[in-house]
Amino acid sequence: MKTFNEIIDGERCTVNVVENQRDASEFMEWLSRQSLVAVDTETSGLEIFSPGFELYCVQFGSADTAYVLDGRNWARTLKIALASTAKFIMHNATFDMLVIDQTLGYRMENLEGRVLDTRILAHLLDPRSEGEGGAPGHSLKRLASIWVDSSAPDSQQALKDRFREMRVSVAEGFASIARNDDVLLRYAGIDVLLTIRLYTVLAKMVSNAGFSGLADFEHRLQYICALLQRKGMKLDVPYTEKLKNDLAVESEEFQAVAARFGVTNINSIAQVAEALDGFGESLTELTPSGKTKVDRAVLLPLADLDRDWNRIGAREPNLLADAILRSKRAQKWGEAYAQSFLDLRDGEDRLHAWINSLQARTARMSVSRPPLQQLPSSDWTVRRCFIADPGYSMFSVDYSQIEMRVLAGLSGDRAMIDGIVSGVDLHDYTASLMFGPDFTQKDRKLAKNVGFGKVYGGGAATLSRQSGAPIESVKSAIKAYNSAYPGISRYSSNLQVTAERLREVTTASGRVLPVDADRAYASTNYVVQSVARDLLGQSIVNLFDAGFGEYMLLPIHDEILGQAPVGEVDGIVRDMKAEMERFDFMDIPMTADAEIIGSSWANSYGFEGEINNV
DNA sequence: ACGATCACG
DNA sequence: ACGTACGTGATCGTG
Repeated sequence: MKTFNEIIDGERCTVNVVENQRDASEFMEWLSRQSLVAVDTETSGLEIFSPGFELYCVQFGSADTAYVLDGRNWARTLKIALASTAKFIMHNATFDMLVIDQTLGYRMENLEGRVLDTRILAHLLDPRSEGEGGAPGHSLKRLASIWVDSSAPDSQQALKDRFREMRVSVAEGFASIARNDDVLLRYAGIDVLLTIRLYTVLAKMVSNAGFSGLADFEHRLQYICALLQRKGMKLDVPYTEKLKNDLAVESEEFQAVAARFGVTNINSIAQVAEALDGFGESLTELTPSGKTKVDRAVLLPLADLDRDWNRIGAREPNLLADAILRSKRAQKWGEAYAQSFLDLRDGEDRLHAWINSLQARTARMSVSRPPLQQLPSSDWTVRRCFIADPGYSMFSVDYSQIEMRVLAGLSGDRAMIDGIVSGVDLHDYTASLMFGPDFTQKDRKLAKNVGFGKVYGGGAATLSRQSGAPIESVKSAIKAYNSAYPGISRYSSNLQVTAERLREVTTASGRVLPVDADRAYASTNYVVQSVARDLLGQSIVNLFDAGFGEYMLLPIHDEILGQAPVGEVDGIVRDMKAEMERFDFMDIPMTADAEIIGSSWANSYGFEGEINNV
């Protein structure tokens, strides 16, 4: 046995590296005496599903002893070890569960309900990301330095230092480091020692704070999202290749136009601002750091385009502004979407986007690599890259106006509740309360925008700027809104007062969300967004328990995207919708809209064709 | 590393 | 009385 001696929090610890059968027997004997162990993996990178991905080692640890086993030499032992232990502590369990599933062949289904994640516990205790209001964030290193040992060895930094010596990037370093490298093995062991010690501290705090129920819920949700990540979504590769090429051509064409006006780099805001100034355009808006602002909102009016890129007819379009807008959009769509889809696909042309089930301050989920929650919705061309499996149809079920319903339930505003329960269009209803029965479509739009303003905590000026409505009409609309829904105004201001006093708000789900001192106005948004997230999260768990797990593909804030066999999709979607509508929120019915999409995601964004992907 | 920009709910 | 839009992820330029 190779061993490393460590001091953690003043205590002597040992990292053992299993080298032969005798070591392995000793490890199994040690393991049989543990009721709870931390588990971690070291790998060649983050692309679990790409062909070259390799498992280097798997580590098990108690508070004072770690065992490191090579993932290739001891695969059989590792599978037995995983099967013979009741509960595991992991940090960021999604990654390790998927690694174990994909490389060791120990299926994730066998880990269900047996994993405790220190990242989840840390997020419940403080959901802010690193640096937000001085928060520690959720990385093992930072958490361990606070709760375990302020001088705890930093394994990631040690490896990064080593990679720098080797003169390779971090990614190249992980991909090329020898699997028996002492730095890798030693720090692999230290990570599990830190993880289990961190768990001991956080578990007690979570229990004392009354978050145990939330913790159970988050672990279930994490497991289900990991299953969705493992399944992934099918990419239409020929289409995506062509889209990438077409967008590159489009971007270059408009870049050439911009170059004729003297802008050689469309991404350089300094160049763009200078050139537009030379045209006599007066650019008055500034960024927070004081630079001239030349974002889309500034450029669209110069190009005589409205927010939907339609000609306004108010002026002669500035052709440079127009070229920059079009070139940037084509570049963004081509690189951040089409190209990244191609780069991230696995050997079977599937994408396994990261579903970060517990992410934002509000606990909202995020999806990354690639960012599937942020694909263009104004146009179907990017979503067309994603197709259902052969014989399947995609579908979506989304909660209608979930944030407004949450706000109505939380505030108990009688008028809004009556409007929602009556089933009429809520924005029509709001407009009629604000402007009378003869309201115009313009009034309706304003009513809708003021409602969003309430949820986001915005004022009249911002609302006017965002919606394009004149400031005076926005001001009077806000007044009318407050008269129409007095309960909402009262709820918002009470919440804000509480937030200013406590620097935090507690949601209906029992989550405690920190509120920055100078941003108490955001409290309503935090609570509404967070409760809406928990309602969709609860639905995902309910759907999974009701047997619909295999049909789900992706959560998108208020929506679940899925696929089902063409012959069964109608019934499955009907039943899933019913399951999502099965519970109320504070006596407000939760209604969902279902859509059978077809063979490509594009079909719900205006694409009419069918894809033959059998 | 950070700011600006742009994509979504 | 007034005013504060909320939350993400990816990429590029800049220093």
